[in-house]
Amino acid sequence: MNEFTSRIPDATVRRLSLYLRFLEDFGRLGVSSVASSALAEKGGTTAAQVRKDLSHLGSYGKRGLGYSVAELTEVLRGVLGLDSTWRVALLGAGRIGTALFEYEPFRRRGFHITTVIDNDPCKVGTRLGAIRIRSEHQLEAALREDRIDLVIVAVPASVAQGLVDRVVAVGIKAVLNYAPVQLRLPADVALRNVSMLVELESLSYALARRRE
Amino acid sequence: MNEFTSRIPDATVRRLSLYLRFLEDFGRLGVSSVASSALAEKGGTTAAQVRKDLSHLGSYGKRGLGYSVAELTEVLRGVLGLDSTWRVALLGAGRIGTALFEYEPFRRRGFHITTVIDNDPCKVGTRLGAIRIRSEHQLEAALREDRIDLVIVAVPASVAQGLVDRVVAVGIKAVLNYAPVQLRLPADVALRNVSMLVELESLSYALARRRE
DNA sequence: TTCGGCTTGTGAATTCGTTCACAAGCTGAA
DNA sequence: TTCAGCTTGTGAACGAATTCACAAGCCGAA
Repeated sequence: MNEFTSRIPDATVRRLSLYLRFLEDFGRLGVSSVASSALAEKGGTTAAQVRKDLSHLGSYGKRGLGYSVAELTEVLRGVLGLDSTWRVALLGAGRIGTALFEYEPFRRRGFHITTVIDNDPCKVGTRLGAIRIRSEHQLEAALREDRIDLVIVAVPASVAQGLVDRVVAVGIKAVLNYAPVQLRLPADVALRNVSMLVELESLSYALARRRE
Repeated sequence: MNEFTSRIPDATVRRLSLYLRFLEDFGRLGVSSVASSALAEKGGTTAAQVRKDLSHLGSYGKRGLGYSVAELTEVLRGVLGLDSTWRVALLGAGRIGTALFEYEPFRRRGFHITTVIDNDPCKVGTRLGAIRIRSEHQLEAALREDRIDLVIVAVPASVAQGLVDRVVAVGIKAVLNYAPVQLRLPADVALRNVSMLVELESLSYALARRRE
């Protein structure tokens, strides 16, 4: 099993992302090797799950010892594509867009927001950090000039699909959507939705069930 | 099958939340009945999936016709616990906290943020909208006085666990976590994590795979 | 009333993900 | 070197979620 022949299931990829965070914590603490059980404990899962997940990457553990923190950190970075930087465009400089823009961990992980688009004429031309906000009309030009890899959508639901269609037409292959709308796009474009409402409502369901 | 005897799988609950949004859209458009295939099309899933999901609620469809938009909207609201309001406390009035506070759809769905806590002395006492920001020291008192049902965590990872322990001790049973840390809490407390990093990194994985 | 065209609800089949359980292998001590 | 104590990697068993496929049922037209 290795990263070239098999695709890793989505649920596993998400956990790998967590394991990487834990490994970095361990690294900072000076720990040089961890057992699957230690990662499981941090992640709220089981040791077997951790080992199965890691087995998708190849065989990096040492029996009797565990995994080298430094080595596994490197491997995970590589597999997750975090060994280079990604150029990111932010669509929408409202409340959520701005909060995302200033979220430090993105940059630390190699996601560089180099482009910000907003259709509010009052905002166009002003700066967000060091980035000049550009108009929606310049979308295609901006994406090409800045060689964008990935787009974050943080605009109102009503305009999201229209913008994304244009983004896809330019050849972007990854979209992170914060708009509360189900985007429709070609199968070869990777899409993740972050929906605050869905999460809250599933909590609401849990609370409502308790009352019965 | 009904909502009293069987618990609905988590994946289904999340989709129900989407269906509800679609139904509200249809309602606004004046549509009075929808087929499972219409909901599937909007949600990017299959008609069979929609019917299976809805079958958890009981039998509200009419063969040959579909589902009554008004009726199903009401049923979904009830099942998801959106027929009453929930009292929500926001921990952390930083960038993300503020953006969440001002996110209109929350209020529209019956989630009322009545309490805001921050440990920055400069912020305590100032207002966010109509809410006075209270100090971390008042956490327990505030949660009780305001009869909070649900807590949103939007504080730095380093302090999140400590705060949540106190929240749980007061008897809160639902937590929505935006801090990039895996919270540990009793099994009877419902927890949802929203991690921007996990989502971005899974997109990064998708992009990295394309390059091979 | 009868028929044709749709659409639901749901067992059965399938696919996908998790957990189990254990042989294989590393390390350090004696 | 041998042995005891851990821990990995992975088939096999299990369980959960999705998809298939079709009988049952509703509606409107003739």
